[in-house]
Amino acid sequence: MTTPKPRQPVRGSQTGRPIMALLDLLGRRWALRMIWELRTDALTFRELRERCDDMSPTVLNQRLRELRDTRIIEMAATGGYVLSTSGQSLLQALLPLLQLSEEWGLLLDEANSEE
Amino acid sequence: MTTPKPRQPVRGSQTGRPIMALLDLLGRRWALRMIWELRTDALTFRELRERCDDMSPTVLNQRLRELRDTRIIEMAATGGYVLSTSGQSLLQALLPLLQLSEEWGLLLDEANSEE
DNA sequence: ACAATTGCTACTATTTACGTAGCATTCGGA
DNA sequence: TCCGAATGCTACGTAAATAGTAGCAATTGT
Repeated sequence: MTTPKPRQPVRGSQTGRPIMALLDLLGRRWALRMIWELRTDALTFRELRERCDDMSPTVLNQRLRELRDTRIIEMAATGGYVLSTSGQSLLQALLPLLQLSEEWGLLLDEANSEE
Repeated sequence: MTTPKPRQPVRGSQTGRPIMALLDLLGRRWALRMIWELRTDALTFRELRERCDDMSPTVLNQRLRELRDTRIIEMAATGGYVLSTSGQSLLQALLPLLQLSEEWGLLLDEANSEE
């Protein structure tokens, strides 16, 4: 599977619009979760794998390659993977999701108790 | 594949934390894109399918079920699928991604021209 | 009544992800 | 300097998710 990048057609869109590349990139299994787990610390390959519920190393490596190719993550000088500057911006853009997920959880609880 | 919901273990996480359910839900193929395409108008099954690059109706239907189960989308009284109130909140939370994707695109252009 | 459109399912093929095992390299002591 | 442990990562067979084409039953419009 090729790494989705801006200015290029990606899975599901031929336009080359950056948002489409980003949605393809983030829509792949574990991608969002990996960014999430890297939000605080640098993590080694194996640490990251553990935090992501012992995900398959095959996929981990593939996602790492994609996220490095697109400069979302990078290797820290001190070892381990970290969010790059872009990755941190991306994380910031995703932070509202945390708040929202809590509200969404409450809403679904209500909905279920009415059924 | 079962619909990921808060308070329940989901693919890749046993904790039941809402954010994990949300990441699982949004990490499935086409989910983000569908929300994106529904950001303005109500779309019928077939319209939505066309906008999502003629995605497979099998998967479209599965995603629709998941997103309805979790109250992200709903059927409009006038016909067609629309974002629910929760879905609109979710969209709001995702909007920064549009801005960010453009900057990210520029950054990658630079990076590539240096290689 | 009829043609077109709708939402959706059946079915098979292909792609993607999983999971275990293990290899080569680096690191940290003794 | 030697050894054991940890690291990043690949191989490979299996399982699961997605794609793609076809088409059916129900609704809509004429």
